[in-house]
Amino acid sequence: MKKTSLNDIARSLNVSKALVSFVLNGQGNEKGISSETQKKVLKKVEELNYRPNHIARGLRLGKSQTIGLIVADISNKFYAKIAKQVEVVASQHNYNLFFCSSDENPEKELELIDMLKERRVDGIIISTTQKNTVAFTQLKKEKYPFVLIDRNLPKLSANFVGVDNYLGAYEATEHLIRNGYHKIGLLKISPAYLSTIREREHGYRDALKKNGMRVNSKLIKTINFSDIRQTVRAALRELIQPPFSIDALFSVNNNITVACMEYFNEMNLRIPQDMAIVSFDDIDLFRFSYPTITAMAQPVEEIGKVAVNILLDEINGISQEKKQVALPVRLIERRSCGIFENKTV
Amino acid sequence: MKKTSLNDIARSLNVSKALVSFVLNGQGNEKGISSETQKKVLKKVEELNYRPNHIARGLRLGKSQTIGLIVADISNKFYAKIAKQVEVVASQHNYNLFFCSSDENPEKELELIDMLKERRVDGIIISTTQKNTVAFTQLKKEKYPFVLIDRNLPKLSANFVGVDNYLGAYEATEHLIRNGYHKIGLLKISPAYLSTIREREHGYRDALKKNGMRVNSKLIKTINFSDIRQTVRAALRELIQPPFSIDALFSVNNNITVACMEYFNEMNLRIPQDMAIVSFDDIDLFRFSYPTITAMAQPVEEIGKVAVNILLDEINGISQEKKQVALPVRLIERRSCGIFENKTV
DNA sequence: TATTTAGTCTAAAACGATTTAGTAACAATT
DNA sequence: AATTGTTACTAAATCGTTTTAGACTAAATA
Repeated sequence: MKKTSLNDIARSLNVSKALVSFVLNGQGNEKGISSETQKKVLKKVEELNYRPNHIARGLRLGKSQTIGLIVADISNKFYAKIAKQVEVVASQHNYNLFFCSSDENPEKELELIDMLKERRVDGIIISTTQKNTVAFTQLKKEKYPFVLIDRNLPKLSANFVGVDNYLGAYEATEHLIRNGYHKIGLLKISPAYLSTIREREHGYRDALKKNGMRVNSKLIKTINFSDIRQTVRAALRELIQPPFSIDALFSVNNNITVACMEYFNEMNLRIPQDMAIVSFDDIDLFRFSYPTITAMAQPVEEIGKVAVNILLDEINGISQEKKQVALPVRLIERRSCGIFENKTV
Repeated sequence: MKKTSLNDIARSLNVSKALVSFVLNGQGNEKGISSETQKKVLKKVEELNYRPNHIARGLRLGKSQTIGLIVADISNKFYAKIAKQVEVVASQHNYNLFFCSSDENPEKELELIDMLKERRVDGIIISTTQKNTVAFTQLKKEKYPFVLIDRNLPKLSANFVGVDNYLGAYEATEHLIRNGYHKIGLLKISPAYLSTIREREHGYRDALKKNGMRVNSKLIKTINFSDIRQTVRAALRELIQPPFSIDALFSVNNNITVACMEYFNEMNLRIPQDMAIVSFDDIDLFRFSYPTITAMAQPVEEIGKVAVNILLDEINGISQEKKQVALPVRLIERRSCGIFENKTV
């Protein structure tokens, strides 16, 4: 059974499809369609249960009322929350979401971008895992609206919404120092070229230096995204023992932290007595784990919201200039960095 | 700058667009296009950086290569994981995902369904929050392919993929009983008409009865989805005190359980000594919380995968019969229901 | 020589909307 | 009587593909 089209309505009423289109788009009066005819049309539309074909409209208008969202890993609550917010704000503006996860795979990401372009989405929001900027310089050249979230490509100077990773890492590390820890390891994640990771490492290094401590590169380990559990294990095994014997850890994201917790648990390492830990990203788990985990929280909802707004402004030609937004982070102090009266839960 | 179209390619080579279309769709030989011409076309396509317009193709073919996914709450990890799997499997079959969250709002859900229909998605996967079946009877009438996930509408006899909620709840409750708990409360969630909730309550009731215990409806509390924290608080306050004084709790989903943990913590209630708890849904948090939480795990990935497969079979006309799949659940025993050597972490 | 066959390729319709430019009928004005 | 204006509409082009039916040329066959 075919769906009813504009044409069906028009023919069954012996009017033109232009007329039907006008009426349905609320231009009935403006175009001088008599109110009787308008009523007839509306009635027939109801009767035949007509639904406009968004695809046809999209073709004609050269606009799909759709935005594409590519996150690096949807199973990560951090991105899930952003995705939710993006969906909410977009739908408030009558846009729908093509939703994809690159799973931290740069090639898959490129395919997804191509796919979104073929589908003629009106704009793209993306947490990229690309090392170089080619895909995006191309987008810029084509004047395709997009905004990077979470991870920036500084050389590109495109729209970007994220947080101040440097400051966040600096403060997180300094928090450990102030709580009396001396040998502080860093667990970062591959791919290490991501702006977030680089900035966080930078913040960690500077915090040590500014506090008169030496940076020992051997205390910095890279975790493999595709095999977090095992690489965390290997890294910790090494760092915990002499000659390193770290007493604290700055973990660059929530997944790594969770893997650490698992290992510490197994090893019967007491936190924070034997080992302190502070994590970037704040997730529910950190409030309920034993002990609770001190973490640098990012304003996830805000990131999603701001990103959509910037994108829509560009899509609708309201603004052409590229915006770079770094939102503030906030340290949530819990029990993993020393015992104290907890201010925030 | 306009994007290059089939027409542009055709004109610049002085051939017809039909020819270009044939070549690009790999029908060059079949349609007897000389290999020279084919090469010319391919070269020009490269040169002009041509990308097919998916929208136009969709209009012509009456098919969008798109499926719609509506989950009840994307910020819930349970649905996030399903979403991820659906995306993965769909994209393996060259389908992309329109992704939406109804936020447990039945009206929003209806709007989303309408939107997806207007966008002419080829099929819909949905965890419905509808009370009655009208929206779906309509879909059936229109022969619009869809599959319900997680929550069933039994009277509808449509495609469905979920788990055996009755058995899961039965076993969870019985687990508490076997561990020596006597006054077992149930926390269910509104809207209470959802099949999952009804079946879980049913399982809880039967488990009590079969084990010679009386069911006391006063021990069954309904939690408000939109205000979980407060309603959990109120419910627990009542249940913990005389005359009820429950010693164990079966919680119908992960969000409720988390809220309970928060409250127990605050009240300094010891788990499992003062209060045991078993939860439906297994999330990371339950492995790391203190104490760890015993939970009934659902095969989330499997749900997503099976749902997509059933949907695609129907879309592609491979199967017309409606399938009802109830996947098995699995109890993950941890520490929240009594101390024992834990078998599974 | 007329007909068939094979090899290449094309014109045009169709999908379902939007939009531009214009028509037809009638009344009002000069 | 001719012009202008108003009201209520419509024809046809357009967006970018896919697909059907057939055209044209040259070689092969009857």
